[in-house]
Amino acid sequence: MDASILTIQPGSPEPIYRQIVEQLRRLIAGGQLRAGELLPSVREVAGFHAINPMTVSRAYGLAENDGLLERQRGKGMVVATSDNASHNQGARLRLLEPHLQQAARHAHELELPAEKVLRRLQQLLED
Amino acid sequence: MDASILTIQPGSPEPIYRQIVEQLRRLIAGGQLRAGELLPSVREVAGFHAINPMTVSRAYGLAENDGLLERQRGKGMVVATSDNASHNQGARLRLLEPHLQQAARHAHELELPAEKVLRRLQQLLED
Amino acid sequence: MDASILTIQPGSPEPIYRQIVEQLRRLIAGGQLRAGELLPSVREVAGFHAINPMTVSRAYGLAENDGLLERQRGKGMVVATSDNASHNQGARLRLLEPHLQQAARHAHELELPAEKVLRRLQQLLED
Amino acid sequence: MDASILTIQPGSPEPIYRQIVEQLRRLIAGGQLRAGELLPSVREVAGFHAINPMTVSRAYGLAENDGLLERQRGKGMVVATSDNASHNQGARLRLLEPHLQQAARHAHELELPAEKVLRRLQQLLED
DNA sequence: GTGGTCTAGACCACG
DNA sequence: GTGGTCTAGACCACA
Repeated sequence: MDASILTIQPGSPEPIYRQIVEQLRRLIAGGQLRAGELLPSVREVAGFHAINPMTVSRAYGLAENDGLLERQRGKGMVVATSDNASHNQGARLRLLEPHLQQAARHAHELELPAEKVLRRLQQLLED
Repeated sequence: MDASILTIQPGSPEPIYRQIVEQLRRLIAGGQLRAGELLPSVREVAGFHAINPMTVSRAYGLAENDGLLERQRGKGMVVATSDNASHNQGARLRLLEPHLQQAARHAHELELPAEKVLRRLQQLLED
Repeated sequence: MDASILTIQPGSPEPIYRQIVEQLRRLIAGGQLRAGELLPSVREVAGFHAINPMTVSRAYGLAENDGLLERQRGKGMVVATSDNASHNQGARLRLLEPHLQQAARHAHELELPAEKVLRRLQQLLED
Repeated sequence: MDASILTIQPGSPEPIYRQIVEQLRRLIAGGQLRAGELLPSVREVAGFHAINPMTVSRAYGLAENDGLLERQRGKGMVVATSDNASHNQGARLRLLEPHLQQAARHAHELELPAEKVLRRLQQLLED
């Protein structure tokens, strides 16, 4: 597994370690990372994205705490065998829900017509 | 103007002062707060939402720095006379853009079909 | 609240940050730390026990993740309002269970008579 | 001697090699493994418990260093001829002491009555 | 090789 | 004042 599966935005207000955890959560739920799959090592990720290994290590540790990853001693971290429940579309949509709610609230405050907002999101989704 | 125009989410990772500033920016751009309109006092807002007055004061100060509000001696803060440019639909859509981009990226990581995402956002926008 | 509520054993194989988390869990379950109580600050604990502030911070963060503590912005960490379920004697005994099981297994491997083991534990409990 | 004398808990925070060494120490002190007795081979233990042979080998090496085992060329590892001192009850109780102390400390933090703790340990010892 | 822990110290965010 | 994040680097534990 390549360190390039992860995307890091260094300038974001969201801390790097949490970007990693949440991204892993989504990639696993979405099936792009499958149970048992070996993740890139802490050092690989840190080197590839030019961040501190401890930051990656912290993310991996939290993801393990959350049941997303499992430590395989001497080998590295692998994707945990998750309950199938977290893979169905409803569960995945629920992970997106807060963002959609926020977008809707903001659109309302901006008095933007629903049609415009939806069209723009559609464009972005088509990439 | 009533302190209830503002919605505060105390548990959010987004700091309270920024919730206020960004919400003011959107309400002004969207026309729900008009130039010259008097804002609720720091004490009113703080009391109503049970938050620290200093937090509200800081938000108002930053909003003033951003040219969103103006201090009127003896009266309080009023909505500044803004250039018309910030009211047009393109500008307003641009304020929403980052959230839409983030939602699109997450939807992609979750392997969610565009159609489902758009339908859910449409529901939320219809409230 | 004094930094002396926490006991740290620097030489233990159990990492310091986990010693803190688990100790907090027990002190809260046992009622020695009550809901809403303010914990000693990261810097206080670190200074008192001569350990690195980040180690304490890490423990506090994990305890927050576990729902043991809550961050009160600008004030510090307070004991979370826990469900009463975790305070009853059964739940508390369950937190001790793994240690008792391990002790029993070891006593068995050592072929020690139950009576001797129980008498020694009784002595230790009477302190 | 069968590989089933050893109990391994792969998920435990205690490293596997140390589980083995300490368990050997107790089984020998308790007399369940007697001087001269042949231990199961590294391969047998590793195969039976599905762990890495190197881990078993390391454990055997450390146990040899500690004077618990002796390497007999062409045969394998046998239980060393130990001084009688390590077999007396006081010495065996001393091996259990740290666990009992820890249990007592935790019980105290949990504000559990001594009587309940002792009764539970008694139950577990009766297995 | 893998991840884990801890330190020392800088800097930021928040109230 | 509070906690949070990140870095740089040392050292350990494990397979």
